[in-house]
Amino acid sequence: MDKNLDTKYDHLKVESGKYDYWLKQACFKADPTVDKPKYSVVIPPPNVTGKLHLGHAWDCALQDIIVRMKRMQGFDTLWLPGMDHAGIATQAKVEERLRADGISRYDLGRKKFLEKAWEWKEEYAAHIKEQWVTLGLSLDYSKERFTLDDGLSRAVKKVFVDLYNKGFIYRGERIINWDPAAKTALSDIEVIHKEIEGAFYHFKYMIEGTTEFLEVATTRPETMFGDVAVAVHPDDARYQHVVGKNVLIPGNKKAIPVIVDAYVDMDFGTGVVKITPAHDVNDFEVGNRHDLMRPKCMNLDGSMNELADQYEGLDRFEARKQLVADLKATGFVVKIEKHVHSVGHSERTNAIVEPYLSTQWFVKMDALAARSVKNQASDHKVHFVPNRFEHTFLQWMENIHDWCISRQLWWGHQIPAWYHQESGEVYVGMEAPVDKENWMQDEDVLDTWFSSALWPFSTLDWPDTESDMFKAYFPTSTLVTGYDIIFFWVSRMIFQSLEFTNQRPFEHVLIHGLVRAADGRKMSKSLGNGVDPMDVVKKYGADSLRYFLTTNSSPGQDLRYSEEKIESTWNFINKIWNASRFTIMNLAGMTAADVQLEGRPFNIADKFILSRLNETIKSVNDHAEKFEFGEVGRHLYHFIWEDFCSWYIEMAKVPLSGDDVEAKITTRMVLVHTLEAIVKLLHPFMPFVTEEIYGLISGIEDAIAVSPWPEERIFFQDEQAVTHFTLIRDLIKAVRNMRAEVDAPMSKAIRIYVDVKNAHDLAMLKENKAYLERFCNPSELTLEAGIRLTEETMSTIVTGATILLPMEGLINIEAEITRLTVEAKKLEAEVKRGTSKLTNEKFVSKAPAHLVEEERTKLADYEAKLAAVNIRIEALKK
RNA sequence: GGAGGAUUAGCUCAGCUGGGAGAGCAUCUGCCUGACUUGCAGAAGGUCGGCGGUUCGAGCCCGUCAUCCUUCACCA
Repeated sequence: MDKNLDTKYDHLKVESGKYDYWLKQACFKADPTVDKPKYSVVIPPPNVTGKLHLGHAWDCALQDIIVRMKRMQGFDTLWLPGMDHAGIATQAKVEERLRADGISRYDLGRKKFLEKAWEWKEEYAAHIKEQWVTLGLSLDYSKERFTLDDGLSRAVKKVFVDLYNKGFIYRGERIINWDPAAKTALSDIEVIHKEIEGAFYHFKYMIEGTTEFLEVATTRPETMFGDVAVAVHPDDARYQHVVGKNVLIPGNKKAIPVIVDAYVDMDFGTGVVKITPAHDVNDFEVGNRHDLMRPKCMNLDGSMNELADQYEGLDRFEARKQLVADLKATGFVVKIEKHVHSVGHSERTNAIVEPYLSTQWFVKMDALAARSVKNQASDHKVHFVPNRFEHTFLQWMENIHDWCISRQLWWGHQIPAWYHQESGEVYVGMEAPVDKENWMQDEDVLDTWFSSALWPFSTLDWPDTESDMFKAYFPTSTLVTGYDIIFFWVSRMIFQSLEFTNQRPFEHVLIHGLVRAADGRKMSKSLGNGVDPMDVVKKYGADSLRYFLTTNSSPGQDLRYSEEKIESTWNFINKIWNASRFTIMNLAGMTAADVQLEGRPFNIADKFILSRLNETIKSVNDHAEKFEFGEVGRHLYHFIWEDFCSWYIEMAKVPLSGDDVEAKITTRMVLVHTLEAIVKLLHPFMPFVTEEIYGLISGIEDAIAVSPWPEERIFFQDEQAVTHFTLIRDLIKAVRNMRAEVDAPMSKAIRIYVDVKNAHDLAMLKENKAYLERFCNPSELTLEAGIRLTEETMSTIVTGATILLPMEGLINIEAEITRLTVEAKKLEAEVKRGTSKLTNEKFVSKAPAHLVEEERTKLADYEAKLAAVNIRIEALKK
């Protein structure tokens, strides 16, 4: 294999072919029967309606990080792929496509239409799978499921039948949210409330047989054709005299009674409310209390029906317009006020939702919700990350309404209920009743979320709880999803799982935010500000995109898309690429498999990088365990760019270009060992480039995707190692700084004297003189104790040493004095701060001892630095 | 009205259980130093939204106010 890397990282080249390689090696295959600890994640099944957006990419990248890490850490890891049939959404798309050919679903009929829908599903599922591949997701395709496949359909039926038999599912006539565009019922959370400027129409409802009237205000005048009463508060003195009389609906002059009900708010509007039980939730309840009729005045498509007389057939909003105009003309309008109120819109079709009386199937929620709430107080609670979303969940569960689950669609799970043609008797069961002739199955399908609520166990062979899959992987370990579907999905999985498996569906649920556009607005089709993840991948690679998505926000917060940050991630990868290039160029054929670090004669840089590597592995593990991937990324970034590239690699050049063969071998080993650990630690974030590099350095055939995770390991005993390295590093930095001040480039050799007070440090420095010579490039380097400051020297103090550079007229004395005076002031402030802290009896007695000690060291250091600066000022003044 | 979040460098954001504020980008000054100019070495830039409190010590904990955002409920 050609081991010379290009000077530049080419993401297109690096990412091509890797995925096939992983599949061929079966890297992502989970095996329920293997004897390893289990880790399982089910993908939130994307809708088969379109392409994945950046939000999906984020969600999936997080999961892939978790799953790849666990896999490397020795777990038998399952990441189960699948998709959601997405009832309304998909049906709407398919209908739209048909409409383009001038066909309606009714032209085709149910069976043909479903064939078209399945065609659509196959087409879009293929798109989505391509995108999964492009993103590098380590999914086990042998376990892939679809919400409408046979197994899941059986699970759905069983859940429906069982809930029905337990009395948790009922059918009834209620006010539901009706979407007149999709012509189906919706659940409460599928309705989006938007503030809209409408009007408050005040009408005269004439008191029958008199010239008096009651003033009744409404925002939906067209519903007056469904009025059955007018209500006032029982204690409202203004209206006692009309209670029991009739008033006339202004639109059709029908007489309806004036009733009393405490629901009416005396202080709102006129204190008189028209009661329209078929078109309003509250009115429905009032109607029940007073045993009123419930006439509907609208058709399913939102047009007016025969009750609306001359307005029949008009759309509800057109009817409203004409009705108001007519009543205005005939003097029945008192006034029309502007009124901002929130109006429900269908999540899918954006049509204004009509509260509408309809017979539907419901899940009775109180007991199921109570169980979920109770479970959160147990040892088997679902751990929300971040924790605050648990409150969101609990609050919703505590205030929940019954869930309307029937939808007047064709694409979905048909409700397993049959009605007897003659008796009207209802049968609910897994199979149709035997004498099929006389029974008709319910035409409706179930809410999509009814099936996705079962996803964590229905995909694992439930109800077969003895299957290997179910036993090995349920409950799942972690679910990753956005906060926008906690109600739709997370909470429903929790209560269904508790009810049907007696277990939580997942131990952790990691909640992330939304991807926003660069300007902070939501990405949306209507704004046209969406970013296609595939475009980003083309330009910067999946690795860059993934790292950006997963390390640039904290849990639960939104993420603003930033091309600059993706670019800087690309630069980071290019940096890693080049560090690898350097390493490989200097290995002389060595691979990670040849490394034997025990007992090697490490130099100070080796000890430094190995110590830092251990620290880095530890913090990566700690933060990853808490799903703090932003922190993981930051630790890795700093370790790689600063510690490894800027310091270790630079210092490694000393032994690599020297004559000591053993030292060279040690450096090569540490280089390749550290690089190997780096690519492993990064692999979950950027699987492609790390696989490429690993292939070049590992010396073994296996993929990095299934290689073991780096371990924390100490190869030497030297507690002073990092301190000593730091001293050398600080000396180098200080020399560079002083050179910068006198405008002396690195190439220009100057004399440097280093005065070290501590004999042990002096010996150490002498031992490592080669580094100082290489990085400081002095014409003369003297390491001694007790060098004198003179007027010709410029000095600085780092902790443990004083550096003197003879300047010989290189500096502007006036400017230098000014600069030093500023520095002296800063140091004085530090000394003052430290002194006051240490003379504070309470600090000394109450603060932890090590902090007090640190404070003392710092103070001594500042005092020494201040003294040196003052000496320099005096010297320069002469 | 309820609940939650945000307010930190010019911009976008980190900051884990309270112990001298960080990154990326942008800006300025130097550099082709033997992997990387998509780079190297530096610099500048912050009353951590305001005011109180707790503490030896507060960006972090408590209270309060302000501004912005999200969400639920109500809206005849």
